[in-house]
Amino acid sequence: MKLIRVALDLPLPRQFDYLAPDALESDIGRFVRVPFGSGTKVGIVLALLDATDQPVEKLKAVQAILCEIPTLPASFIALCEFCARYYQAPLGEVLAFALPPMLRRGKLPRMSAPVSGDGGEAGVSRSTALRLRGGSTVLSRHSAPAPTGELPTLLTAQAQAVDAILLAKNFQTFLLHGITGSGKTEVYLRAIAAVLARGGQALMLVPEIALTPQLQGRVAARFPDAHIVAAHSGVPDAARARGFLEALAGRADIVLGTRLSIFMPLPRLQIIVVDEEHDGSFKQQDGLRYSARDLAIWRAQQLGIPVVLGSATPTLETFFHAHNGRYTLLELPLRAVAKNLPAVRVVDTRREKLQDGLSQALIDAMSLRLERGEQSLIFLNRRGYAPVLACPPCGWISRCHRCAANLVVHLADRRLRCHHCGFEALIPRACPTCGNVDLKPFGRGTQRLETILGERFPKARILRIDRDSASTPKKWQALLDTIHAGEADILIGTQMLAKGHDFPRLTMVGAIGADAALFAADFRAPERLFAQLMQVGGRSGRADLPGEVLIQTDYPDHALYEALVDGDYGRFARTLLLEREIAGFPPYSFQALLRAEARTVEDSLAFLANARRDAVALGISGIALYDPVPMKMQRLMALERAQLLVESTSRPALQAFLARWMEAIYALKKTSGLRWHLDVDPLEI
DNA sequence: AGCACGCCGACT
DNA sequence: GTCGGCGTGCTC
Repeated sequence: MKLIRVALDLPLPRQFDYLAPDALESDIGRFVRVPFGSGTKVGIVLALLDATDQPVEKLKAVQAILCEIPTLPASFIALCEFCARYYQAPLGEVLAFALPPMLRRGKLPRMSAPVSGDGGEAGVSRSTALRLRGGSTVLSRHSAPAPTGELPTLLTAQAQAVDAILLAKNFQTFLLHGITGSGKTEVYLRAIAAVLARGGQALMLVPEIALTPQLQGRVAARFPDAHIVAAHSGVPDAARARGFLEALAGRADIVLGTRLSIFMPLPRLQIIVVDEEHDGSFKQQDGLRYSARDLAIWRAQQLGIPVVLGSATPTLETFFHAHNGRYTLLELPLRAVAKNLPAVRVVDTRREKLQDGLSQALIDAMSLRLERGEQSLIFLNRRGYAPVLACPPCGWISRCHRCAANLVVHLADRRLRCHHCGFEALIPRACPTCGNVDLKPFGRGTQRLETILGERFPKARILRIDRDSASTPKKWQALLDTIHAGEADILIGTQMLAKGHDFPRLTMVGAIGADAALFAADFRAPERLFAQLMQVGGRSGRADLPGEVLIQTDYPDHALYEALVDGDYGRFARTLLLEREIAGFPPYSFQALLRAEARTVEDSLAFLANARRDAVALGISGIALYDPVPMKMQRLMALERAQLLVESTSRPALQAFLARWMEAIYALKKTSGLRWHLDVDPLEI
């Protein structure tokens, strides 16, 4: 009896076996169409078997092996298997996620040229009865694309970094630590150039879709003869499938993309770059909760190739390994760019009566830029007019009825909005509780700041950049054009503005409302705040125009601000590491979160309590199990959420425990409407 | 996740 | 008398 084991896109932690009388060893990695339930599904062949634990009469026969679609290489399946195992996700789901949607459905895009890597006969499906098989096609290697034109001269530290990366003869993880403008990208490009010259392929991961086009332009300009494939969720279906097949066939030289692209099959991959490795977007926050950065390191290890993590403010996990010798630290020192570094100052807001939330120092700094015809940027990470509308006499406040959140006042379109679920309502004329007509917006968001600054600087051209004003790529581009044309004097922006944009005439960045993140319950909040302030501060000042950063705070002596003023992330990171060590937090421990949501918080907590009981029954030596607790944001979209934290100082111990625990959790009875998921290495707890 | 089968309310 | 609500249960 000849059987194949097939991975199907189902939320079930198991595979399905089918009769396949003429299946061959070489069919492993092929797409198959199989009968499933009352319908049919496309899956991936994982193995050939001659026995199964299923009753034989339950087995159905494979409908067709889809030979027109290239076979997935073992390394691709191995990466998905690791991802499934590590994140406790069903393998079929991981495979489906890693594949472009078109291929997932068993369809090929129209190609400009044949891409088959190994023997598929284009356009021909083989039924299990009818066998058609093409011969092996040897791909012609691309000649190395040579960079053209003048290359920028490398600084010593850059040259040393490039040399170190290129000397790596095996798996090695590098942390390229350097601030904005220290030349990290040039180091990546040199390393990639060398890899291409050797006939290798390069994979470069970047955080955001918004950043990809401009970086893509720079990469394309540097490697005019290279075939560069972009891979992110914004790429249309067919193009995504084509990019995947080109990468798989070895015809792509460089893949540049977001976290998704870590799954791209690259037969001659010789280097992986993870730019801005600290960025939270490398960890998917829903569905398959994987970390592309961590998978990049695993993949590099499997292939025995270097992986370069770049950041000005690396995660504490990365910082830790870079200082304990596990990773190789490559520093791009400050002095290389010191003449352009903005001067960072904190403004003590405790001893001053603020004027609409603004200190005199900040107002003066803006006035000075206006006089000089330079730009200012006020960073306020809170969109809308005011975070809440309240009725002072009776105590009513605008709350979302689906979420544990306040409705934000958006005065521009006279609406209240929930920033969590999207609920909208017109601003009430009178208090819904007591009828009072004098409702007051409390606090300040970007819209209100825009009004305030408009009154204070009536001649200034003020531009607000947040998700509301830059809601479409077109509007976003129009705003950027206005800024670059020098047609704005004061910019007001949320974190949208912090990343990757150079504004030539911007010489002052003011940050207000930053303290909120200082004492957030999440232990990673300070490291994120530092990264954000460093990034937004880096927008100010160019070679010829010195920049200044002013941070308003009630805690001017906080270690975070002191380190920021000194531009010394390392010192701050060491302080945080010490705190983490004492608290037993990552990187000194490994965590997983079991989360549940249901119509009532009791249902969620009860499910977690049952899961906890089963965990205890399994034996939990070396594992710390916390109590189920409601989440900080307890209600979201009318669902009541709770979570249970699991921790261990040993990653293998945690992994082994999770694998056994998941079986018990799948077997648990769930009350109606209950949904759950496990988040391994959660970013927010 | 789908998609079945399975027992209780308002309609041609 | 049926159409249909979505509550469990299975899918090789």
